[in-house]
Amino acid sequence: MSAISQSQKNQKRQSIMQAAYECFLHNGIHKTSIDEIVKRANVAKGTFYHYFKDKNDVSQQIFVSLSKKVITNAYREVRRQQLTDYLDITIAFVDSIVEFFRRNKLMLKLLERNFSWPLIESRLSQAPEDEELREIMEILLNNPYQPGRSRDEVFQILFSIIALCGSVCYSSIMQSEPTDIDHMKPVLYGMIRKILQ
Amino acid sequence: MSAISQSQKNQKRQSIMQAAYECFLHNGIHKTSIDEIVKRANVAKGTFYHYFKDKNDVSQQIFVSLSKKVITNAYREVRRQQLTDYLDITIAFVDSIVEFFRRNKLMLKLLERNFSWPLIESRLSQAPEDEELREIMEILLNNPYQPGRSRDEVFQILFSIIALCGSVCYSSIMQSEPTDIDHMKPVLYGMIRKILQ
Amino acid sequence: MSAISQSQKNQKRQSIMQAAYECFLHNGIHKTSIDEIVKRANVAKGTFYHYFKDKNDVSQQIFVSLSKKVITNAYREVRRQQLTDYLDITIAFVDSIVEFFRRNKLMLKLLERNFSWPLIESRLSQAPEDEELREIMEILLNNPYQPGRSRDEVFQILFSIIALCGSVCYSSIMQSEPTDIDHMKPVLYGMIRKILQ
Amino acid sequence: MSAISQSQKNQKRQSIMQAAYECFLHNGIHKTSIDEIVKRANVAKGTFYHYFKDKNDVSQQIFVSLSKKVITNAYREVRRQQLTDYLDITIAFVDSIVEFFRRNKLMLKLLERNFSWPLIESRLSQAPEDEELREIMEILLNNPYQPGRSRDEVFQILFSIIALCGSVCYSSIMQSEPTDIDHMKPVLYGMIRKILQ
DNA sequence: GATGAATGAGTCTTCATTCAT
DNA sequence: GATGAATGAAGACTCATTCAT
Repeated sequence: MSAISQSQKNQKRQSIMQAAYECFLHNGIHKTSIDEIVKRANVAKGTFYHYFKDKNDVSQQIFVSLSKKVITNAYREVRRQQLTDYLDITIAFVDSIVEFFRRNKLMLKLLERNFSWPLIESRLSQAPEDEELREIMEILLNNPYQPGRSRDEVFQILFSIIALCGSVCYSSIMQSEPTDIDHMKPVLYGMIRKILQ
Repeated sequence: MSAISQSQKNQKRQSIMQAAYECFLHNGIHKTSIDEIVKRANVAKGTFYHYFKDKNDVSQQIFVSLSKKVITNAYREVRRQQLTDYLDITIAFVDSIVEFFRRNKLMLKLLERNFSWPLIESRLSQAPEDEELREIMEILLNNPYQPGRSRDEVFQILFSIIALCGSVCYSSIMQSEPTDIDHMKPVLYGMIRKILQ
Repeated sequence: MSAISQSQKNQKRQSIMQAAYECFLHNGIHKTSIDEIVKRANVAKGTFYHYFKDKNDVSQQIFVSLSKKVITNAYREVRRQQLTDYLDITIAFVDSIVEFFRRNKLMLKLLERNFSWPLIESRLSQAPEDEELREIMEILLNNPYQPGRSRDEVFQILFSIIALCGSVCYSSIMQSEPTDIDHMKPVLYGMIRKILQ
Repeated sequence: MSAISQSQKNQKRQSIMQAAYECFLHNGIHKTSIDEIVKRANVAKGTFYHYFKDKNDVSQQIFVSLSKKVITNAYREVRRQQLTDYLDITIAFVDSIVEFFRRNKLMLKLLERNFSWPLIESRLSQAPEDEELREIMEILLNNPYQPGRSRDEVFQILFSIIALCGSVCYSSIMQSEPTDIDHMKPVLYGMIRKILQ
């Protein structure tokens, strides 16, 4: 089986995922029917069920795929910047996520406020990107500014920051509440710096 | 304590709201049909449409009713404690919300992470409880620890704290992630104190 | 609520049952779709589900209704004949069933060979016709020709005779196997007389 | 003992039949899909259509194969016992069928009550086992206790007895109605003896 | 106001069958 | 021969909404 036939095999699968992603963005997961997805993907309905159990199955897989993207992307951004200070690294990481959401409003719409750390963690735990994830985790969990804190405590704080970030992104980017993301960024990052110091 | 308290007139209307609330808690808003609601409320289907436009209408009204409760309840708690320090008042306010959610897990399930300030504000703007809300807002927006900040900035921070609170409550109370709410409370309040100082 | 509006209420229900019965006869239960039934009944699909859980539900109700008919009809036939001898009564009872099936080939098609006593018994146990059923049971279970047999034994024999009757009817009426019912009747009744003597 | 014994060639064909048999037993013919069959048989869907026209085709072939087994098995049992009396032979024949069904409840489930003589006869008419069948027919049709009866009449009685046997087996073995097969056997054989004498 | 029978469009899901590889 | 991806018609079931009583 050649690499070409292999990719051809998953062509339909890919087009279904892409179509589903687009439908979800336009109408929300809930208001999207299998019918719309297969019509947009130009495949038969049966083909959908050949590759996915149901609508939830596709959305989960899209979700995993997107989450991987956000985190991996953020990690690479931060590494590229060759920062040395812990606070700078963390802010850069958060900023990378914020910017990703700003550029992918529609993904934010899908995730709503539910972009939290354990989700990502559990989803990615068996993925090959794990190595990259573990690296950034190692860096983020070693806060030299708070040497007395246990690793667990630091994780809980980090978790909360990610949750804060997701929630603020959703409100400010999607609804400009309490103001737009450009004005919220300094406020958010100021809060994070205070928390971590 | 009935989840939805209101005047005694319109008994049918009340029983529909109560039934809807219970159905939403059991199966989620989405998986609840008008049929289930009217059966639980022991009214005819047509009666539902006398009082509400559609399912979304009931859920919105329940939402408003619940949000009012959380905020009003928190306000009264704080006032009862006769605290004087700004940080203590804010923490007490947040704690009151956290405790409310802990006692009303199911309401938290409904709100998910979407318990944010503007939601409450816009919903309550014409309500008679407004007076109480304005009072607590006045107190919370006058942070003596950060005299240089504009009122808008303080509101944005406060907004973020409420969002953080909602998100952490959801994760820790509903999913014990990253740990249970009892362990998260000191972490959360520590973060809030740092942010506000 | 007048008797007329009452009957009007069940008008749709009745037309669905009638349509289902006809469809089942033409194509068999299995090859009949809900769509066909509602089209024949000239009602909306939802109306079907308003009155019945699913296709099986209608078929069960038709079944019960038909079974009641067979038994009640047989009982009345026998009573009308004012017979005195046990064998004559039993044969008359069986003959009434056979004749019913002969006139209602299509019902026989539905029942296939599954026309057995306990089925009828359990189905009718709470019905008002019970009284009639109990009367004929009393007569049939008191076989003066076999005084030594226990009531259980007599019931088992009677049960077997009914089963034999159903199976032979199906073969001879529907498939003329091994010959037609007119030729099978003396053979069948001869066998039954021998069994009971 | 594999339920479907045949030559070793066409291994795929055999594994499909075996898989189909197992699926039919578990879920009934109707609720079994080609998909399930080919998955259990570990062959591709296309392979199924190489060997069989459709699901009905397999089930027919399995049916024939099973029916042959019952009859041939009964014949050999009876011959092995070297009985001389007509009644003993007939009862032994019936008993062999009953015992077969008792050991193969699942086959009984497939046949339901439809185990009657003409079915077997027509199905087997061109089979090589015919010779054995004709032998046993010859014996069973020569009832010395009823010398006056025509051959047709005797066949009709025999046919009825087989039908009675199938029906009673189904009720008592599958549903223990009116009682279990062990208690029904003497009742059944008693009835048969009376019929044939 | 209150009822609940009736509607029928909309959705999910299954499955026998085909066919290019 | 063997494969299994792809098809799409067909069927079951739901449910918001209307309306005559």
